[in-house]
Amino acid sequence: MTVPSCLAPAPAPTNETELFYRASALAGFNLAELAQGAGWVLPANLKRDKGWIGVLLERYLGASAGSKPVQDFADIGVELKTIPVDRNGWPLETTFVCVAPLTGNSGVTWETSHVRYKLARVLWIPVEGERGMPLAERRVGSPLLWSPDAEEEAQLRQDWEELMDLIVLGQVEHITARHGEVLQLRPKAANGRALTAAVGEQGQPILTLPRGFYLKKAFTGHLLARHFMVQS
DNA sequence: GACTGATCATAT
DNA sequence: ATATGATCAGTC
Repeated sequence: MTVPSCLAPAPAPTNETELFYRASALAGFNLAELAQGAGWVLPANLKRDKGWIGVLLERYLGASAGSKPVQDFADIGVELKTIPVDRNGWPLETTFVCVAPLTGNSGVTWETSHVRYKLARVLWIPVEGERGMPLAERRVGSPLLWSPDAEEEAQLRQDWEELMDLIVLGQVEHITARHGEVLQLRPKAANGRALTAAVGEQGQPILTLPRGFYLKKAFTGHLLARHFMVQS
């Protein structure tokens, strides 16, 4: 295997097949090799570069850069998610989906939600992520193109509706990460001083920590396991 | 050792 | 401040 080169960001893929083919070609390489191919310097660790792997793979795969609230491959309707896994292919972290809207939610529905939009089609790329393993040695795994099946969508919908109900009813500050079976709501902020508008218990405007929707590990673990036939 | 709450970098 | 990319780390 010759080490891939990506000295300039790849062009956007034209279709899913092309995207999947590109992602498959990265499987087996470690992060030192992929960083070199991109002309990037490997950080010592991810403490101050938490999104580094995701951005590196975006470059190789031709994801549209930027901070727009759209899928990574909007033209073909695919979202890219790198997911850190242990030696058995089991997730080491929850998966961030999107920021949760805390105001202006009257009349919102699952069908038009950002969670459903982002998760409609996902290219999962597992990456070895055990903290004791040097970044340079961590290998990229085989990709998986996934859409939620009927049961998964029903679970996501139920959790989303329950969490959104609580947000609309002014209970956001009483929601913990324990709510939801597969989808949870947790802080998503630069730090504890970052505040955003929300609805209080009496319906009044309040300021609270920004929140995000995250997929719990059991959910992503099972969808990966179902495909790769590893233990679950 | 797992999990929840907290946090880091960057672009707009 | 809010969006993107996520992982860290204290506490249970």
